[in-house]
This record gives sequence, structure tokens and C-alpha cells, in this order.
Amino acid sequence: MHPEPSRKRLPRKVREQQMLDAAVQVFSARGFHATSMDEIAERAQVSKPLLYLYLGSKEETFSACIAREADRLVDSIGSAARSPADEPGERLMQGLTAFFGYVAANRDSWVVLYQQARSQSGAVAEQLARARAEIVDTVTELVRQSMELDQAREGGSGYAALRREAAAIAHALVGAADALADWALTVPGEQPEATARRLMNLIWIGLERRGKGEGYGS
Amino acid sequence: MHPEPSRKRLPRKVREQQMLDAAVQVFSARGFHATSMDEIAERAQVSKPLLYLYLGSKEETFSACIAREADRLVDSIGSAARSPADEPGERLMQGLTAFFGYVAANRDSWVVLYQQARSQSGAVAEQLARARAEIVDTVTELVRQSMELDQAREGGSGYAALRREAAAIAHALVGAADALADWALTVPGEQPEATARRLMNLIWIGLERRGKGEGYGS
DNA sequence: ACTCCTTCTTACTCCGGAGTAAGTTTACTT
DNA sequence: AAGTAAACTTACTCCGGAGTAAGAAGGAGT
Repeated sequence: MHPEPSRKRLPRKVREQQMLDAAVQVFSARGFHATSMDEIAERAQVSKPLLYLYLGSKEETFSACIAREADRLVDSIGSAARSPADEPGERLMQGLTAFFGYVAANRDSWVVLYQQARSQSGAVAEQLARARAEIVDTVTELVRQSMELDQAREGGSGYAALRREAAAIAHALVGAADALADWALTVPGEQPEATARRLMNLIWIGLERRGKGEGYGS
Repeated sequence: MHPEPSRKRLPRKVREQQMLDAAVQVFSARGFHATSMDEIAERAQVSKPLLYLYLGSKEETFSACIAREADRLVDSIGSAARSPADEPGERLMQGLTAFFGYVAANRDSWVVLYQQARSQSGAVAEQLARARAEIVDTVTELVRQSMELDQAREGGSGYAALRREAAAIAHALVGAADALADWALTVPGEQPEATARRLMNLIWIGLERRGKGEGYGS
């Protein structure tokens, strides 16, 4: 009757990945607290004690999800931004394209990282904050290069201000990318590369000119 | 010993506001699920059944918080953006300043709206989505005016594309503002007006030129 | 074909916290 | 000062779901 493949036994590493896959899906759909370990176990085709044996507590399970997904995302962006191109603008464009591509291809992962993990507190929050900071740092560096910060006088009072400005811009840029990623998911046919270009179009000119002190109302 | 003011009885409307104040604080600090009704009751100096009598269930309490805080925020931004100035740029600047000012003056409210409510699902999520959409719509209108969309041919294939571009920019702008608000909270001495100007400096030139089709790599 | 380790399950315990039944006290009104 | 409606409390019930004790069954090596 049932062609049930008679649950095969699998090595621990493989099962763990299956569990994490299931956990990401459920956490993504329900959120941390509304998720029950029973549901994760069910979706992973495994009993609850095995889940606890391999992944520890519920919080540790969530933490493991965040760690794995954040690594994937950071790697994806980082390696794109370290691409052959010289100009910071081109590297920024590559990083953004990689980011929007990742989100489009891994919705669940994105939702868990962006919507669920942010509201968490404790160790998980710090974990995510660190991943985000890594991305922001990468962007900050590109922003500083674009702003031609090297032209700024060293040690001058304007130097610290420009450093702060670069940090602010990087945060704004990452936030804009987050929001655009959500937006792109609601627009059928929107390509990652196109989304990245929209953002570049919006900020690129302003970015180059900021290094020279030009801007709104000047 | 204790100059305990001997718990005065208060009219319902007043108590309700006290309860909502307490609820916002606790939800902000702990998040929805980690918050217990007992703790809200304690902080509001009230017994739990009274809390249930006035505000209904836990979910309804949270919903009431979101409704009140979202209204305040949307009003604050909306009335600033409807300021006397004619130019869309100036109105955008006013709206942003009001927004950063609100966040600086109402951290708890902001945290509840931005970090806690987003991860929620169901009625609350829709509520928040509606408030956010209202802000995005306001911004979209300003963006379209800045882009000199009126110069676009009506009905042309480029028209729909420009509308979409305006929506994308508005989403990016709101997301950037969100992230900058968080950033500003971590930087001592950062003034709302200064934060608003940073963002305007970054996007204003690009915004004006987008209407003419100029941008990154062109 | 017997060990022995790893994989895996059934069947529980236990508690935090949502929600409530029933009653008590204060302050207006006539 | 008596009546009454609103404000308010003590002291519970009850359940979902986190976490676990105890053991079963498959497979690799000898």
C-alpha cells in the first residue's frame, strides 16, 4: 500500500542539517515563540528527543539556525563585494546584487534573520548584531573610498565628522537594502540586478559628492 | 513610614492609559511572548483581572499598544510633511526630522513598533503594515513630485516603470530612515535635524536626477 | 551470530502564565 | 444615609508545550 521508504537511519551530521532545514522553515512561518519543538520534529520526520539530543534546547536550535543562515548570507555578500573590480562603486553594486539574489532565493532564511531574530534578546540578538555589523563594516569601507576620504586632512576636526558620516551612510544603505529586499519580494518579475541598480541610481551621485561637502541645500 | 498615596481610584479612561503606558514599556523591553500579563499589571499598579476587564486578551493589549503608538508616529510625520513649504524636498526634510525626533523622544514606542510588532503575525501585523504603508504612500507622493514625474508621457510604457521606481525609492527611503533611527540612538549628541540632513544629503541629488533618467553608470 | 555503539522512539512530568469566578471596596447620586 | 454603579482584588483553574527517563532497533565490526 504505502510505498513508505521505511525510515532510513542516517548519520548525525545529515540529520542535523535536516533538522535545521525544518527549523528554519517553521521559525520563518511562525516566529520563535509560536514555534513548538513538536512541529519542528514532525517536519523533520524525527522524534522530539532526537531533536533535543542533537540540537539542545529550543533557544540553541534557534541560535544554530541564525548562525548557519547568517554565515551563508554574509559569505554571499562578502565574496561578491571582494570581486575583481577596483572601483568601490562596482564592488558595492556586486554586493547588493548578491544580497538581493540571496533574499530572492532564500525567503525563509531571510525572514528568520530579518523579522524573527531581530525581536529576540540575549545571545541570539548579539549573534545577529555581529553578522549585521560585519556587513555594515564592509559597506562603510566602500563608502569611505567612494567619498574620497583620502582627500580629507588627517587629524583635522573634519576627519572624525567624515568618519561618522560614512558610518551613517553605511547604516542607511543597509537599511534601504533590507527594505528594498522586502519590497522586491512583493513585485513579480523584479530581478536582483535591477533592484541593486535602483538603489545605486538613488545614492551613487550623492555618495560621490558627499566627500566634497556637497549635498541638499548647497 | 511609607508615604503611600493610598491607591486612589481613577476613571476608566485614565487607568487604561496607564495600563497602555506600562504595556508599551514591558513589551518594548521583553518582546511580545516573553512579556507576561502579570508583569504589565504589576508595573501599572493594578491587578490582573482589571487589566483583562479593560483591555481584553494579551493579544488585544498588544494590538491596542500598536494602534496608539502607530497613530502617534504617523500623525507626527504626517503633520510635519504637510507643512507650509511648497517644495517636496523641504517637506521631506520636515517629515524626516519629525520622525527622528519622535524616535529619540519615544524609544520604547519605537522599539515596540519596529522590533517587536514586525515579527508578529495575524491582525497585529496587518495593523502595522497599514501604518507603514500610510507613511510609504506619503513619501512616494513626495518622491514622485521630486522626480518631476509630471514630465513623463501619460500612458507611455515609461510611465508605469517610473511609478514603480518611485515606489521602490520610497521603500528604500523609509528603510534607510528606520536604520538611521537605530544608528542615531547609539551616537551620543546626534540631533534629529542633523540625522535628517544626512539622509537628504545622500539621496537628494540622485532623487532629482532620477526623473531625468540619470543615475549610476550613465 | 553475537557484541556494542549509534540512532531513534514511546510515553511521560512539570511549570509558567493566560484567563476567570466570585466577591469587596470606594465614591457618586438622590 | 441608603442605594447603586463603577472600580478593584484575592485566589484560583487549566493547558500548551519545553524538556526527559527509559528503552528499542538497526547496522558495523569481529
